[in-house]
Amino acid sequence: MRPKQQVEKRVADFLEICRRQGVKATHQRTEILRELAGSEEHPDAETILTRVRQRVPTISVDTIYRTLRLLEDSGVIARVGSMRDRARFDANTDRHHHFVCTECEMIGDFYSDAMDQFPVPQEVSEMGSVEGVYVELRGICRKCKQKAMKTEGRTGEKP
Amino acid sequence: MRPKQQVEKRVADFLEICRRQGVKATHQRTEILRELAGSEEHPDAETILTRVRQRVPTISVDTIYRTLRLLEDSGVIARVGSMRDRARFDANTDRHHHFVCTECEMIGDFYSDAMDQFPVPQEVSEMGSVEGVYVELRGICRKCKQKAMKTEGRTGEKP
DNA sequence: AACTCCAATCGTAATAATTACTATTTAAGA
DNA sequence: TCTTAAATAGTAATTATTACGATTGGAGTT
Repeated sequence: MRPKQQVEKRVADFLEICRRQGVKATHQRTEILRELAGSEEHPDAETILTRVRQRVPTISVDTIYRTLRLLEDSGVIARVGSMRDRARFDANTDRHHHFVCTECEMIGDFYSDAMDQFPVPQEVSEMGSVEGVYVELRGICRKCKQKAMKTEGRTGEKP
Repeated sequence: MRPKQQVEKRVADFLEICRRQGVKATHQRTEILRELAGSEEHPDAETILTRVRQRVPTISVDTIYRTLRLLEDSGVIARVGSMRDRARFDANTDRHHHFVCTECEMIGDFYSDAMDQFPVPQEVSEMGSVEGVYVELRGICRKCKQKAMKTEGRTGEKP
């Protein structure tokens, strides 16, 4: 859970963007962003739906997906966790990267100036202009590693 | 198109892996890999299906997807192009990274020792053990940039 | 070469995430 | 308060991917 103050700051920023862009600042949109901004676990659309429903019981699937696209297009949230069957979302707008556990799909944020300021190879400049970098470190998280060890220890165990 | 020699080398490597792993080296598998290894454009499953069908007309959707998973699990190919509606594949096994055009979805390979040898931040070591790095530079490719300029030039053009 | 066996394939059906549609509701400006 | 176009709810449609059951064929053996 992120600090409430930070969450509300992000919600307020979004309301400002709505005004500027001439889109409506609805209850649903606000609650979806509030939910996402308060979470550190990069939830998927279904998870967000379930949680927001506790506060806005009639909210629909369509609204969730439409809003997530809107927020993404406005640069308020980002899509993370590549190559999976479902999209995961992130309301952390500070420049950062991700660690992804290939076992349990846990996603963690981390910061690295070195990765941010990476010089673009000439090879790439010739392909086009670079506007963003997406870095994902993949591996096994601590929890899964521990679980794996326990399971190994049980080899040959009695039934 | 990649050089034929290189393609056949990769196919031969795969046949060797099949023997070692005790899986059958079928005509379908060979042709799917041959198609992918010969391409530089990181095709999706449907594109591969269409192309392989010209040589193996009865090949099924199931076989395409099953084989792509098999090849991926064997480390012969990789899944690239994150956050899209469909998976894209790459038979280039040399260590490399990707440039992705957010406009037309073109994907290009590039090489960078610096990115390969990137030091893992301590923050991440505490989350788990890193086994791989996925880097994607995102931007607009030359072709799309030119197209955008032309379109801009037409502003106010007569009907 | 013929035989055998089980993995692999084909054709199609099922699944699951995401997007689209339409009647109804609501934010926000007059 | 009144008005209006944008947004929502509920549901249907779409699309990529996976699963299933009957049939085929790779590869080892005789």
